[in-house]
Amino acid sequence: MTEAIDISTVLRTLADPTRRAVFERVVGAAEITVAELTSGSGVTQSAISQHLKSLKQAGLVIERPEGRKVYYRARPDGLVPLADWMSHYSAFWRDRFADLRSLLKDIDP
Amino acid sequence: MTEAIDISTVLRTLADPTRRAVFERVVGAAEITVAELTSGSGVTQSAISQHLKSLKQAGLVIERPEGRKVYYRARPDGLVPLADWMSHYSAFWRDRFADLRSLLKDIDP
DNA sequence: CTAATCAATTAGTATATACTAATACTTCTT
DNA sequence: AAGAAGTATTAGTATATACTAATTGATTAG
Repeated sequence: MTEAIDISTVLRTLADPTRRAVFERVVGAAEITVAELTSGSGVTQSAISQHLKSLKQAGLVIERPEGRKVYYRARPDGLVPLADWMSHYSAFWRDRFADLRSLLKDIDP
Repeated sequence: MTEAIDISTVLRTLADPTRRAVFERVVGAAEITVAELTSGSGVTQSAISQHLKSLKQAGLVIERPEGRKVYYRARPDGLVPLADWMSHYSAFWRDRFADLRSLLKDIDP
């Protein structure tokens, strides 16, 4: 059973543009090394490693060491906390759609 | 036409637990004042006002001043940037959130 | 008019964080 | 074995941010 990861952690981790770009490259590449992620990133290898550590702790990526290289890939259910949080509020909006609409109509005729 | 809001801004704004709690209360209450949001929040009115300012700038809430009170409510398509981002980077999420995205976009304030 | 109420803003502070540079650790190559 | 290559970690720094206290501005009540 996978450990439940705080939605705050997921949001905070993805909020940084550099780190999110790393995540997006990981998602797009299926498997990718730290060196590949560093090249063209605009930051140092150190920064990339630190971002990968954050992403790993947020449950968004997993690593596969192979020799002196480490391959990273996206964790399939890494976005589940975010999906759950969003679907919760979308359901709420769907339920309140009529009320919201009439409310807005009253405010802004 | 509504201005496009950076996904980083939305994520960063929702990442803070206190501010996200404010947003959730706004969503749940349809309309709510600053004083009501302050009560039971655990922080000062100043902090609440500052969080509301952030939420407003992130496109997540809108305000309706009435006398000396200011009523806040959730901006219906505030989460669209987040839904778009999620659907863009994974076919899995695109399928799962296609409905959410169109729902949010159809609700026009 | 005066005082109270509601919200926003400002200034100041403490903590978090994103980064680089330097270094350590491991694995591969020769 | 020695060095190179790939990655992680540490220390230090600069910036961002979440908060309180105090104040300001505006509206309502007595």
